[in-house]
Amino acid sequence: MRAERIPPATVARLPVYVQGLSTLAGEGLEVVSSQRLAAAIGIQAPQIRRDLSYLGAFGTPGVGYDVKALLQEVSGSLGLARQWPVAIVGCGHLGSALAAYSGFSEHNFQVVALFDPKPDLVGRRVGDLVILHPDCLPRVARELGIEIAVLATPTVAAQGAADKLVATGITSILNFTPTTLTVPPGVAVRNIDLAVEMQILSFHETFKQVAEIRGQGAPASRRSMGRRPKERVPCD
Amino acid sequence: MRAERIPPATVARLPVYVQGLSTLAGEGLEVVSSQRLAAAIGIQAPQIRRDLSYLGAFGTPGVGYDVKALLQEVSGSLGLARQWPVAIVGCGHLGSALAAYSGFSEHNFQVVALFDPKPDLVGRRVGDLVILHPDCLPRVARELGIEIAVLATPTVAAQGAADKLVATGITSILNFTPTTLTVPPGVAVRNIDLAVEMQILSFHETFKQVAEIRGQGAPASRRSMGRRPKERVPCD
DNA sequence: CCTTGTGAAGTAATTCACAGCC
DNA sequence: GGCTGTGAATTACTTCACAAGG
Repeated sequence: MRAERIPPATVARLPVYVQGLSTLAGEGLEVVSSQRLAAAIGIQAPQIRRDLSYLGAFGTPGVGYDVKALLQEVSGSLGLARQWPVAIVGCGHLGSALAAYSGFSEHNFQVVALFDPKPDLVGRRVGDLVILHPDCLPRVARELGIEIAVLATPTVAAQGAADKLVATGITSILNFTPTTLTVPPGVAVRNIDLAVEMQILSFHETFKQVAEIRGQGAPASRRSMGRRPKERVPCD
Repeated sequence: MRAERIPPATVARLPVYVQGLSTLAGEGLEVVSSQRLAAAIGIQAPQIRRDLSYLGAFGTPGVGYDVKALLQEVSGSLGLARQWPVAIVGCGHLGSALAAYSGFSEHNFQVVALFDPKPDLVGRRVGDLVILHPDCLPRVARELGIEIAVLATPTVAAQGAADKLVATGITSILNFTPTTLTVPPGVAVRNIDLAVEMQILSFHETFKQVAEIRGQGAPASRRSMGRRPKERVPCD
C-alpha cells in the first residue's frame, strides 16, 4: 500500500536496511526473509515488514524479498537514485577527515567543495579539492547545484555559517558542532554530536540501563576471539 | 517525583539540556523558565518539564529553574559527576581527528589510550599519547579502568575489534563504522554513521518531508546576514 | 509447510490543560 | 501576574496474530 507519509522513525531506519541489504547482496544472497534480515541488522522482523509496507509491497509470500530489487527500491525511496553534491564548511581536523572519508562516495554523495575562512587554509589542497573562502559559497553552490552541506566549524562560528548556508539556498545541513542551530522552517538539520553520544553511554555505564540502542542484534554466533599473541608487543 | 526508570527518549535529550544550560550559564543567566529553555534548544516546553520531572522536581513555580543547579542535576543524572577514561580503536583519519577533538575533554571524557594494529602506526605519537597495538588492550584497559571505547576502524575490522573490546570488559561502544555490531546483552552500542545521516537528508531533499529533526527551533531572531565582501576573493 | 502484508492491540512518547504555588 | 509539575488525552510507534498467497 503506497503511503502518503512515511513516519520519521521509519525513514531513520531505511538507511540501515540499505546497509544490511548491501552486505547481504555482497555475500551473494538473492532472496531474504524479514526474519533473516532482522537477524542481520538487529531490527524486529514485524518492524521491517511494516516499514517496507510504507514503501509498497515487494515481497513474495512464502519466499521473501529479492535482495537486489529491494535494495534498489529502498535506495530509491531515500532519493539515492541520483548523485548528491555536498559542501563541507570548516576544514579543521574533523572537516578534513570528513573530506577524505570514503563513506560519502560509496553512497552517492560527492564532496565537491570545501570552505574555510582562515587565510592560511584558503588555497590549500585537500585530496583533489582546494579550500575556498566562504564568500565564494553562493556562487559555487549555485554553479554546482549544492543543496546539502556538512558543518564542521568551531562552535562559535556555527550559527553564522549556518545562516550563510541558508541564505545561499542550502536546505539540508549535517551539523557536527555542539550547537542548536536556528534555521527557518523547511531547512533540515541533522545533528551529530560526539558529546551527546558519549553522555548517553555515560548514562548507561552509570545505571546499566540500556538506552535506545540501535543495531543491537541477538547474541548470535560469537566469533572466535583470536589466539594469544605469538610475540611480545610493547605496551605502555 | 523520583522516577525508577527514565524513558530512553528522555535520556537522549538530557545531553541537549546540558549543552543548552551550559550556554545559558555562560551568558550569565541565573534562572530560566521551561519556555525560555525551549526557545534556546528547540524542544517543546511541556516536554522539558516532563523530562525534568523524571529526575525530580527542581523548579520553583512562578519563577523557573536555577540554571547552575539544574545543570548540576542533569549532569549528575547522566553520570557526568566523574571523569570517564576513553579508548580509541583505529587511528586513521577519523580516529586521529577524534583523538584531537576538544569536545571530549570539555565534557568529562578523557582519551587515555589509542590502538591500531598497523605496524607503521604503532608507536606514533598523537597529541601526548602513543598508539599501541590492540594486543595491549586488555592490560591497558584494566590498568586505566576504561569502560567506554570509540570504534573508528575500517569497516571490515569493526566486528573483530568490537569482539576484542567486549572480551576486555568494555561495556559501552561508540561505533563510527557503518556496521551493525553484534554484541552480548549488557553492552551498549551507539552508532554514528555519516551515511545514515546523509541519506536521511537526501530523503528530505527529495520529498521535502521533514524527518525527525532535533534542535530545530522557532525561526526566532534572524541574525544580520553580513554585508557584501569588500574585496574580491578567488573562487574556483 | 513457508512467508508477506496488515487490521487490531498494545505500548511508548508527546502534548494538553489545569491545580497549586510563588 | 507567572511558572512548575502532573493527571488525562492524544498522538505516534511497535508488536501481535492471522488471513491470503506461494
